[in-house]
Amino acid sequence: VSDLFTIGEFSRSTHLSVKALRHYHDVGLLEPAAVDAATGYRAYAVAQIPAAQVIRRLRDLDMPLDEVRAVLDAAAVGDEEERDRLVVVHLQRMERQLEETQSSVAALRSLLEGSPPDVDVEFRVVPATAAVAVRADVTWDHVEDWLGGAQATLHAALDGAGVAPAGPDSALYATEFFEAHVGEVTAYLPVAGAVDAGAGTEPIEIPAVDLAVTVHAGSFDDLDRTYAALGAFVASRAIGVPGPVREHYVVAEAADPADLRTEVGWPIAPRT
Amino acid sequence: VSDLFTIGEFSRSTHLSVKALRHYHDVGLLEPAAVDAATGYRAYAVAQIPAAQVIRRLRDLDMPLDEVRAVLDAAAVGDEEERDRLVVVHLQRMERQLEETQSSVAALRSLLEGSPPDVDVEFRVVPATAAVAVRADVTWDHVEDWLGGAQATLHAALDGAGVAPAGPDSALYATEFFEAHVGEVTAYLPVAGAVDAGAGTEPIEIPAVDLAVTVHAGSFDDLDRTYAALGAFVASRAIGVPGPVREHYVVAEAADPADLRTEVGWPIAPRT
DNA sequence: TTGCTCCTCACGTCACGTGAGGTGGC
DNA sequence: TTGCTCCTCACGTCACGTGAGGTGGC
Repeated sequence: VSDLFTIGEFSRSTHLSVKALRHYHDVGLLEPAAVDAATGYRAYAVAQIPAAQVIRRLRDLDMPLDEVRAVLDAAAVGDEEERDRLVVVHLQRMERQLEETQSSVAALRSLLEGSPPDVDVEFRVVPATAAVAVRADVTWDHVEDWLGGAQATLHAALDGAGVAPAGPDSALYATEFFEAHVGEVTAYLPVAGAVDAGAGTEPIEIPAVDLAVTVHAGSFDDLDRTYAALGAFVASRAIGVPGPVREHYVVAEAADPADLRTEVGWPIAPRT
Repeated sequence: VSDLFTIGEFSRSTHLSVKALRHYHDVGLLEPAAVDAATGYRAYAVAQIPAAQVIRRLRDLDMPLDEVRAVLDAAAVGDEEERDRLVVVHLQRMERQLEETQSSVAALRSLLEGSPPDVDVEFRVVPATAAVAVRADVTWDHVEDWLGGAQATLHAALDGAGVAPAGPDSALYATEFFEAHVGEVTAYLPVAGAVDAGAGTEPIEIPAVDLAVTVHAGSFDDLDRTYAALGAFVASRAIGVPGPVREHYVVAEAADPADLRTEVGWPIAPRT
């Protein structure tokens, strides 16, 4: 009466494929209880079944192997709190993905059904502005989170300095951010004069530019349609110049998302 | 006034990365309107924006590029019905994945919280049985669908032949099915004598075996726990023999999934 | 002795991302 | 002339799956 399985028996017992088991061995996620030195045959123990089952369920939930390893490690040292925390964090991530999926479905539907919105484009000559800013290299998938945090930081810093913002929440997006889906983003709040608010912020001057500006009405989910219209406008007139795109979050909170207003400003050559 | 974009402008206008646009060119999903013969520079047209937006949304929904291509092709020839059908099929697939995710979460929870169920294992000497069967090489992800169809086929065929089944819906799963996640599955219904029911079915004899049998109570979602217990039982006694695992769907429909009963039979050596 | 199970490479998959190294246009 | 944008390889990523070719155990 031994408690060892061949890899095939262990596969049938855990519903993990043999190839997957060998892979988990290779990467050190689930090491067989014994490996025959002569033949290389793997032997698994009954005691390894729970770990295998957890791995299978977490992989069903698309948790990366590195995180699965962290979960097993926490469980192995009896740290149930950490184990549960890691699982919950992953489930929350899935929850958010589900929300994004739902807004993608809605956006797809309006793409397939509706006609493109026509947009009014305004030319605007923008002077240099003093501002307090937070900036970082940000990836596409993390902008929303990052921007929320940066805006909170900016407001808290200005509050602390006793200064009122001289304009709406705004941000600059380097072209690289759109083209490589990772690049510099600058969240800023305009201020009346030079202010050093400290606390992770920096005083900067937002340079003067000429912009083609459109107001996007509604949720950020279909901001892409406004970008498309604005980009087409600029490209067709061949007036684009290098430089970051600006967004001004003119109406950033509303009970009905349809009431949100975002100005998108695309840098263009000065009109002569 | 041209309507052409550089790849960078098109990227900013559509929110597709430059790398992704080049990839879509390589695989023929979205060919630039023009490519400069001398420099290789790609030029995109305003008219390509809608296609790019659809691609982006479908990719957000994890639709494979081949299917995205099919959607665009249908749209290009004005076949809105086919286009919508492809989209709907994909959304239904996502819906099902969501359901599976939810049952994985539930299964994970009970894994992490509960103690493993202890199971009663029964030794059973099973004589050879006549049956009508449907069999095929089936992949792991498609078993449930396949089995449902096969069972419907079998019942319809027996009905047509005016024969009553002599036992519950059952199936044989080749070891390969578990170990490689693709392999032969045989759905069958026992019958009293040799019956040729035709209609895609075949008369077969299910061979005699000795089995270790456990009754799984509840949904199929955590059938893996019963497999684990049974596999451990067989492995610890070293009585396993090669051969397919059997499942008998004793109670296959119930208002409350907790009332479902599935026998799992694992081939073992005859007891002497 | 014959299959069956197991083994180790080596390479493929999918949809891009990551550099490296180099050229054209304003 | 200087950067900036664009180009093409070639390789990496992630979690395995797909063979090929070969060996051990009953």
